[in-house]
Amino acid sequence: MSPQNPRPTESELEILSVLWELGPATVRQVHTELSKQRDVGYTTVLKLMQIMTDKGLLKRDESQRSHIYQVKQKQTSTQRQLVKDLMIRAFGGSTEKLVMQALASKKAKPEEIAEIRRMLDEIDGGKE
Amino acid sequence: MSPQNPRPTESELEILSVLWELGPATVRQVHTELSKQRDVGYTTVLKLMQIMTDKGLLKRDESQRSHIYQVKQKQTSTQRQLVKDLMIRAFGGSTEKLVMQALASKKAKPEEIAEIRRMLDEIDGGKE
DNA sequence: CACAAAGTACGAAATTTTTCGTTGACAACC
DNA sequence: GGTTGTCAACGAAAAATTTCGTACTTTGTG
Repeated sequence: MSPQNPRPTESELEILSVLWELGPATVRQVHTELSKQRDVGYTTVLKLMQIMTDKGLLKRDESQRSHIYQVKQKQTSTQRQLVKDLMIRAFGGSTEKLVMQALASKKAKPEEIAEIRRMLDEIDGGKE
Repeated sequence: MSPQNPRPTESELEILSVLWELGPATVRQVHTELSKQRDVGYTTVLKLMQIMTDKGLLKRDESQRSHIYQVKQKQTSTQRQLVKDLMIRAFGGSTEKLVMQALASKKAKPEEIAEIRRMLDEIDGGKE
């Protein structure tokens, strides 16, 4: 019921990721998926998802016996918030510096690079 | 004494940021700087910096009465690690998606955009 | 030599986050 | 209708992180 969009914790983000991948899902499904990545108990996931619902990160459809959960915020909105946050906390708010390190930290594929160029063009009209 | 480069916690990153700004500094200096941002006790900062030293995030020169602390890893290396981490945890490892949201979350200045273009050229030789 | 000022060390409380055991409800199956 | 399986709820333990009080040391000053 919280009105804010609090930054998800580490574990919460893990669950958000799974839900981004699966779409609306039951605790069972999320647990199954998460179990592929690491050892975690079913009730642990359940509890987390309940907490996230209280915090307003997820919403829950209780009409079925097994409740269906889905993320409340748009994926991009959460991602944007996280990036912005890191930008401020670790890069003094500089977009450039963050992008530089992003590009340096993992080789991007040519298509990705092209796509990024396209986006830059969109931002400043590609004019020099 | 840990050989790894563990991801800094929230508070630790706060202190790293200050040290990146100040360069090698005493606890007093860091505390003074941090106090401008939020309310925090002197011994809290001291303890944190001691812990960070144990973890290998900082190194300490004890030759003076007030010890001088400095970051042990290069700033860019830590930043790169943090970005990579976020990329994996929130963007499924996609550089492109992360960069997209970075660019979308804060308007970059034209010079910055130009600089990013330059970096892209460097990566793929600018050829298409 | 007191005494005050400024520092470090360190234990432990407080807080936040993560984990899971247990209980009770409901359903499916024989 | 008893037994078994699945689920939500919930409290509380466990772990990780943050905070700070207190004690002790060193340094400077009268």
